[in-house]
Amino acid sequence: MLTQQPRNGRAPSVKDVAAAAGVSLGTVSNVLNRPAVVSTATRERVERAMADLGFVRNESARQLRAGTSRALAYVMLDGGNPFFHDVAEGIETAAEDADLSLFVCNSSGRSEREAKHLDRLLQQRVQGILITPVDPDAPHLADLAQRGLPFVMVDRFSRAGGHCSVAVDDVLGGRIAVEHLIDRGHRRVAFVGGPSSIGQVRERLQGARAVWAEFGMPEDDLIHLPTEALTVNEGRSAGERLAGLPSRRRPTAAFCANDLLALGLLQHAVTAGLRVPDDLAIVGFDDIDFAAAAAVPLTSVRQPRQELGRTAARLVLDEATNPDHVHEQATFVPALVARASTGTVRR
Amino acid sequence: MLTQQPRNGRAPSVKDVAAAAGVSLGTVSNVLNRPAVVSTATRERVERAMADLGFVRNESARQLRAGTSRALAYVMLDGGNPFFHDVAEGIETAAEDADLSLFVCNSSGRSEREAKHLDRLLQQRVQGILITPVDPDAPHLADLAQRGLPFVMVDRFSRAGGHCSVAVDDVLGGRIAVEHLIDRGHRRVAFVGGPSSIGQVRERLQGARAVWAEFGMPEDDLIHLPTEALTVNEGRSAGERLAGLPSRRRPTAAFCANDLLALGLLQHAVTAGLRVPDDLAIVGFDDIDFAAAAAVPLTSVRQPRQELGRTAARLVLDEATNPDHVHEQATFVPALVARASTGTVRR
DNA sequence: TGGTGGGATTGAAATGTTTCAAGCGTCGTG
DNA sequence: CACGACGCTTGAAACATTTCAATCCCACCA
Repeated sequence: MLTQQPRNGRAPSVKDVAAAAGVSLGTVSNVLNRPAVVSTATRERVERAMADLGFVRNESARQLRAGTSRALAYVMLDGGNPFFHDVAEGIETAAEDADLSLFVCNSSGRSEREAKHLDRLLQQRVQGILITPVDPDAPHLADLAQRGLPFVMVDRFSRAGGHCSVAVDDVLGGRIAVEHLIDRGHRRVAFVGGPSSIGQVRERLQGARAVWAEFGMPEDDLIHLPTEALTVNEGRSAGERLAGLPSRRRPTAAFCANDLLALGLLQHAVTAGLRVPDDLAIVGFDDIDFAAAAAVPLTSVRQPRQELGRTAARLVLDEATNPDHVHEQATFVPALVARASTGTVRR
Repeated sequence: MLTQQPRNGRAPSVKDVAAAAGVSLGTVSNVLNRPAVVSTATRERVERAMADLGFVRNESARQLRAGTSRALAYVMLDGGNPFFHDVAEGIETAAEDADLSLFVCNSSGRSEREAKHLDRLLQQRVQGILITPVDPDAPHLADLAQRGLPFVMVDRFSRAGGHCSVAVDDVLGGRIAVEHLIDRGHRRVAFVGGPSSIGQVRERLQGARAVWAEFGMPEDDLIHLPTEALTVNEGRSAGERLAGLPSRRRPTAAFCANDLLALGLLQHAVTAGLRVPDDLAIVGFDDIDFAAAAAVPLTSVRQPRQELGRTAARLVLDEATNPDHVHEQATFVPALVARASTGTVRR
């Protein structure tokens, strides 16, 4: 490691390295950035000096000179939901391939935190921003676009269209979930999810209703149980409301707007002594790892989480580097993953 | 928002603002950093110019001048485990209070990724690093210490002691878990966890064995089912091995080294038709939210996750700012949270 | 009227890196 | 021997910000 410690408070700079190696500071820079142009002897001398001094490049100075950072950022909506972690991993692999760092931020669903993060990222001069926004129409997002900073919405569609976005077809997701339940013989189904200010929730419900109608089912037999958030707790409380319904109105299956709700609902059902899927079948959405890991493995509508992230990163990089970039709304097709929670056919 | 777009490729700088407001660049800097010394009229003029131009401070230049960044970093071990996310949240609240940003990195248990992250963070000149290391004795960690960069180990104890650390008493955690099972009448118990290269696993097992011996139980009746990792999958496979034991050797309860293992084991048990807790009681460790959310809510040994994070951040900040800082090994006391998975007393 | 105090503003220096035109030697060729 | 070419190294400029000593200007006072 470092043999010499110039701990005079200040970290060693190229200048120090240059002095130690007896060369000019331009040469040190060449060793770092264009090793081919410097002679072997000099290079080795400089490299030894760097090792001895424990030299570490100062990224701010590089960045200042370069005018831009070597980083992307992802602002996620809910760090507590593993879904977003998986998306982040997809982004990170793509960022790594492009030799960029990734700053991961978490807005925790709070708009002011989101704005704060964005502000910081702007100050850092990140090359591009990926975001799953609290509110796709928030003014601070429009700001980004106006600034010309490459950014893409992840898991949300833009209505304005001044940027790229990456998401799955949520209407279709709703359709396949409910079609699966109809297939399994269910004739009274609950849709659990809310608030409807969230675009996804609306679209998944819309898909559910569409396919319900297409199969000629009575509108009233698709019951919407609204929730205040997409959390396990809310899923549990939806379970209570569901159990409170008069038995002739009580659904035999529930389609939840995401897996956290589904897990909460599952827990309530088990606690209440209901058998899943016999008394109540459950379908979730996202297919997070915990869905497969549940005591009764959850049927879920799978989103290609990592793929979503990778594509988003690809798009933001294209926008950042390609002058002919055109905005793109990448849509993925969700797929049903059938597991035990909808395992049997009702007669 | 910004009325004027100087999109000549370059973001507006203090110099541009100064020109637009008809003042010197020193004055602009004063408006930003010491608003009190500049007259109201000038200040307003400058502020308007900033708004018009859409001026955003360049953090790299600030940082270059200041010599240090305004950020902390947390390198977590496994982003897929919600435990670490909760720790990160604790850190973030503390960082926010100190008006610092937090860079969250994920080593995913891979040492080379960890090293890469650390290298980047060094280049960024972060004020301090919090880390749950893959290997507490890795040379790149010793490097950090030697560089004098404030860092603290989170959820791990250092043996070397050249730095702070924050963790719970894992031996005690193992004790209370197993004591709880003994209380509930269990006389044959499995410890599920591994690899034993992980300090935590060793210590939790050690605590388990200690209390087992103190209660005068035969050593052979505490059965170690080793796993290759602390994951749901490994928990499932441990379940299979457990089911394969001859019935007179088969434990009536399992203490898992973390909640992911416990969830996997629970899933296997339910799938295999075992009743939890009657046929098999289960205790986890960490008390992540998904433990409480399981179909059979999991009894778990709670770590104060956010508190762990907050304390770690406090310590690293102290090391960064207080010249009289002395390294501290903060220890928290784990607590048993009893839920349904150990709910009944065996006779 | 000259001087003083002080509030407001200024200009230059400094931070660490990269880039690039220019310089320096040395070697080979004519 | 002169010249050009080539390989390597150099030094200065530029990036955006902050700080601080110096300056300016005005009002007030003697």
